Amino acid sequence: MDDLDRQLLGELQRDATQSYAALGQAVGLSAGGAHERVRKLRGQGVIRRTTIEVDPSAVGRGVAAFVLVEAQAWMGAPSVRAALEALPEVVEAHIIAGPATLLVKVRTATTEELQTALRHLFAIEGVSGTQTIVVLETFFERPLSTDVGEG
Amino acid sequence: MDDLDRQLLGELQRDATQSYAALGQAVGLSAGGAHERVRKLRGQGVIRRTTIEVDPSAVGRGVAAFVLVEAQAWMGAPSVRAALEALPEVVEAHIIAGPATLLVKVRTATTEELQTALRHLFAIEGVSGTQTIVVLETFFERPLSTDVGEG
DNA sequence: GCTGCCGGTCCAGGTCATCCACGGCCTGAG
DNA sequence: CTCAGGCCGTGGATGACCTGGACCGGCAGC
Repeated sequence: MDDLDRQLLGELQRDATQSYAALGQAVGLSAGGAHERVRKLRGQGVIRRTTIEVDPSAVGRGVAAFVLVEAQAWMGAPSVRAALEALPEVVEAHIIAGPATLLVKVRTATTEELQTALRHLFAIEGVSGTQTIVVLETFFERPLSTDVGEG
Repeated sequence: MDDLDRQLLGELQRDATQSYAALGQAVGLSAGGAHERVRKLRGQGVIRRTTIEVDPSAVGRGVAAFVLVEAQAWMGAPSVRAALEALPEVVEAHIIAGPATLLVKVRTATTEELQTALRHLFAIEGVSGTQTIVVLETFFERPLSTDVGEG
């Protein structure tokens, strides 16, 4: 995991369709060398998968909201996780420290569907309340920078 | 944008490296037909780009947090957006309705760096306070479901 | 029923991924 | 210093794949 690998990750995040020849040229490597490094990054699990970014509004997911879920029970159980995964509107779920125990990101077509999603969240065992933060405008959602931080 | 398109989107989200032959077989189409539909979806902007998912901890971004930013000024200005984009730790930024005006998602290597990121957020014009929600465990972060909602 | 059009299938040419052998560089031991 | 060993990148060969075009069937409008 050196600087060349990070450059490769950045290039692939930007455009994963480019050829290994172009990829190698971008970082100063032959096509074969670039291919070998990318293969290893996949093997190590650094690259989890190759995927596409879809326009949310084009597939009926134009409304976004973050929901803070308050609970009277421990929410780290696998059953809770499974219940959240079963809801297609839920795109992220995190156990958090702070005013609530669970934070989920929800995407729906309309605010009416958002309400339906909230009802489904309430139906999960132990949930005692929710606080919903509706997104008015998304500035950006981007892949993580592969630059080194301070260390 | 019919059901076949949605199936193609789902397949590509799952694995964008598969051949058009495999893609066509998955949805009951020839390779050429699948290619033509995917080409159109790209042209329409439904498919924004092809990218890779990177393991956050492998690139020094193992710590995640959501920050509610309180402000005394209007935060929708392009200058605010630019200031947020300039911070590599900020992976998402949204204008929200609710207890604050801005919600940003931050990823850093350590909690010390998280503190640095908060200092940078405070440096943005008009910011009067922050409330940080630290992620203890991420259940999942997944692509949006391409199933049709209610409508 | 005829005609034009949209979409799918099939095919061909050129590009690209993928594997392998060769060679240079760094490292550690004698 | 010298030499052996391993790691990594390079270059070439081959086979698969992308990609565009020609052909064909179904559907709508006249």
